[in-house]
Amino acid sequence: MNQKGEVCQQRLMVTRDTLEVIQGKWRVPIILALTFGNKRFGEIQREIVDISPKMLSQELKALEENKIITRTLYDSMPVTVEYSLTPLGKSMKKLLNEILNWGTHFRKEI
Amino acid sequence: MNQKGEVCQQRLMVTRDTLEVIQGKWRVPIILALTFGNKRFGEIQREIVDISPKMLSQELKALEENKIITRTLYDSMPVTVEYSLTPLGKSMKKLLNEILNWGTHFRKEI
DNA sequence: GTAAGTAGTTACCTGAAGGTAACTATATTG
DNA sequence: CAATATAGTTACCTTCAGGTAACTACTTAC
Repeated sequence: MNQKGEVCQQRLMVTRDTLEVIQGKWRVPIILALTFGNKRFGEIQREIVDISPKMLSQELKALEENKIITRTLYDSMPVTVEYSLTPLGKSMKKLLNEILNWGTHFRKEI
Repeated sequence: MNQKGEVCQQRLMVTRDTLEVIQGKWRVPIILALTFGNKRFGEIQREIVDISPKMLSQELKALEENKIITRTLYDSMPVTVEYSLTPLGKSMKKLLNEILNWGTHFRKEI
């Protein structure tokens, strides 16, 4: 395999890394919700109206495992849990902006 | 629902539009392959080594329906088919770059 | 003591995404 | 006339993402 081929394989792997993180119906919406400030479980659920608690819980766990968000438990009464973006999560801002930008452009063209 | 809520719903819809286009295992790789110039069916298949003809055919059709690529048939012997990016497809360049950028960043952090 | 708000979990089900292998059709080459 | 190259198609199968509905556990308010 020539040099160009290797570069292509590199690119394929890197794009797959990104896509694995943002893949699925709910991850980008969740990350987007947290770019406007830390939020509690119920707040996210109210903002993303048609997500079920099961999916929200599941996707929050996945994002936490990927070091995109942090879960903080507050020992208040009743117990509250706050989710926030890590620096890695915040580093997705430009990517999210491009997703929004292109989506807007796409709407206009179609 | 307040103004902020409406803006959020707007954002959700727009991100979904983008994600629907790039969703799946193969679309970004295919688009990426075509950013380096027009290519024939077999050329793409050789570049994206583990894609099957079924998946390539299916995803090319989907991308054509979304006006991201164009299919051109050349009546040479044997018949050849060339795929190329439309202006809309070319407009994804910044988005693709951010996918690559963030993927690279993610690799370093993890 | 029952309703409502906190943050989830569990079991079950369905449809779509993706994989495999074989096949089609046309033309050129040896 | 068999092999190879063009560009796909078809039938079948498996896995998993995502949906639904009900349930848990704790606390406060009425």
